[in-house]
Amino acid sequence: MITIYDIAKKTGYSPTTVSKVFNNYSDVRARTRQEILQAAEELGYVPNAHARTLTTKKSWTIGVLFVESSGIGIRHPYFSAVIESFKQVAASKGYVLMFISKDVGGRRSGYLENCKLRGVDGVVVILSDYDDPDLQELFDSNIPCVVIDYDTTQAHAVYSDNIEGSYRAVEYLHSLGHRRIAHITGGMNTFAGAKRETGYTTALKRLKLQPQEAYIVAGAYFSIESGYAAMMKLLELEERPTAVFAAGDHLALGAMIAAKEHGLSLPRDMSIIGYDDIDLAQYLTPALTTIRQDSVRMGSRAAEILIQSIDNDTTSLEAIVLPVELVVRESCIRVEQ
Amino acid sequence: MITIYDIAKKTGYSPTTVSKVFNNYSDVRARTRQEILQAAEELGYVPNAHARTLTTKKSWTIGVLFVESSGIGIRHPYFSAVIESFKQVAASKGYVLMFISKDVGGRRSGYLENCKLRGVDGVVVILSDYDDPDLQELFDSNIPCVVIDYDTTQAHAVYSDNIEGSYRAVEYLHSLGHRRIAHITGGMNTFAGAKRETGYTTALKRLKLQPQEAYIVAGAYFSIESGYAAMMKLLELEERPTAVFAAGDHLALGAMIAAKEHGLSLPRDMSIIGYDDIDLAQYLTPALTTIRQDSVRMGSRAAEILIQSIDNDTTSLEAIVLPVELVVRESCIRVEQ
DNA sequence: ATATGAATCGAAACCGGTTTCGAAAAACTG
DNA sequence: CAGTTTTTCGAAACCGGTTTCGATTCATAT
Repeated sequence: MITIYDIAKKTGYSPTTVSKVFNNYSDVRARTRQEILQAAEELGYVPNAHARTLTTKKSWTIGVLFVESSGIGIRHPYFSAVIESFKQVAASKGYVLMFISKDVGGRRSGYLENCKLRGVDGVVVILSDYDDPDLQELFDSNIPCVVIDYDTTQAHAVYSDNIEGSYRAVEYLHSLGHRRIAHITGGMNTFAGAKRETGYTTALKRLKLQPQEAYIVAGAYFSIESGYAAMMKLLELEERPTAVFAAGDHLALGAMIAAKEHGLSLPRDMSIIGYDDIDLAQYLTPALTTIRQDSVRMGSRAAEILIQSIDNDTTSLEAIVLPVELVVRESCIRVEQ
Repeated sequence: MITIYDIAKKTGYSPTTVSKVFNNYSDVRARTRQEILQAAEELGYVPNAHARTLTTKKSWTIGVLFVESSGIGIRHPYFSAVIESFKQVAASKGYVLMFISKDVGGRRSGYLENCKLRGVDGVVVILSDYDDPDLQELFDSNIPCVVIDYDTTQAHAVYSDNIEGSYRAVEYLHSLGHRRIAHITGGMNTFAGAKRETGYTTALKRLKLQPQEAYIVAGAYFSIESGYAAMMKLLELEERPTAVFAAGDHLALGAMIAAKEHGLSLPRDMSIIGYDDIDLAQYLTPALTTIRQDSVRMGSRAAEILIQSIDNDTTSLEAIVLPVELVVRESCIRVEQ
């Protein structure tokens, strides 16, 4: 491994001066700089990030926290899209992403401990169980955090306008003549799930529809399976809904499968609207009408906020609400009143 | 930040002894160990990975290389599943995953440089452009590498039995009575794409089917769009194939959409078989018959090999071929001869 | 009591950088 | 040309650990 000492030896300058060259200090002569740069080039010098971090206390590393309990992790298409765009702006600003696990090396450790251990400059939290005490511990520390899809006063937050999105979904179904509109939730233990349910109920209120307890059925973790199970329950109802608003595209997909298995023809026999607009939504049969969340924007905004917070060490927490968009495809149709 | 020096001061022992405790040296008395451990606990000591790495030359970090040119990155469902399982065994053995980008901080740098910079202990390469000179440079270095879905003599390799899988797919279609079997490739610049095409042609040969040039149409990057375009070409043929073997589920999906748009009823008018068995395959209409690759196994085996190679510094390169499996669903049906 | 060996501990060097501050050299001033 | 200012450079301390090797202490054997 080539070090600045090797360069110093080769050029005759001191390690100090070599270091200064790479840190753009002004007190080194142009010619000296050239010599050192050239020597570095010839020797194939690559700086040692660990050594640098040791003194500067800055690792140029951002920790990524995925939920681990459900085992979905990076696999959920929506969140992997967010991470991908997060990664791109982080990389452009010189930061690298590192997955932070809870228990590494078989030892029970917790997020904060691992973040401190690896010396990350900041953390992005995605799709997590926000009641997790390990997460609380992290928020209580002074490591800058940004959470995605969650509204908290303990960290920067980037989330889409879940209530508005849900309202749009329900209103759209209403405008198509639907009056018996059910909701498959994402599970109340998730922020987005709770918000979307709130959006659903307020929409019913505003549209003067009578809320029915049986029309709200809980999914879990936005999974296909739970969407399937939820729809099954709805299909057993004597007064079946004519439309279903699912809190996630995967839930909607599960619901569609259940409906088809039950012999329904979609969208004729039931309208279904999702939430997220994952890549596959447009390719389902029928193509899924849904509320689009801008995953790219969400990732990039989150990265920008976090990095800004790291750089400036600002204390004020930001909460960014991203607009959502109704994407009309084929899974919802007008119904006679 | 609490350091071993703080612990040394508090307990009265030297930093050396404190360090020894955490490294399980045998030359420290049980009572001393207890005192130091307790002091560490009380002070909330967390070791500094960077400092440790600086001396030990081991970072407990594994770099992850995704292709960046296509911009798919982590978003491809198959590969994100592989990474997720890779991550889990890596974490269990004490390693952490870090994304390695090519150009970080706007500076053009290359993989090897970034790997050296961050001092990763090993690298896993996924879905990459294997002609990339930057990748070559990495392979030529002495950093342990494992590549996924590629067969090379320059690194450890884990890939599924693409030729056998393709053979099974074609043979299955043949067994259903199909004789005009087309193939949508994954693009010849990918290893899996090339292998599967080879598998297809050898299958034709073995089954004594006449290969037709028009029946092989190139997709690209296993994308839905290119599957769509490829199918469109096939549909224009005067002697239309009765079955299509697509080199990836996304390609198959694109093909299905094209077929439907063209007014075909699936699977009646055309049988389609995919490759990968992504989560969604079973939820498509018709449910996609496909060749399953065991993504979980692939990720975990890759992690095991790589970590073993890091630990033992073995020189012999391993190539692991994982078996594949035909998953029969609804997208292929028997056809009259 | 003395010699011997084992157990326990710490001084010091080192890993590869950064940064402060003072010194020397060069350039400028009158 | 002496005095002053500005450039340019390097010595040394430091970041938080690890590891070697010698010193000290203790127990054991003679």
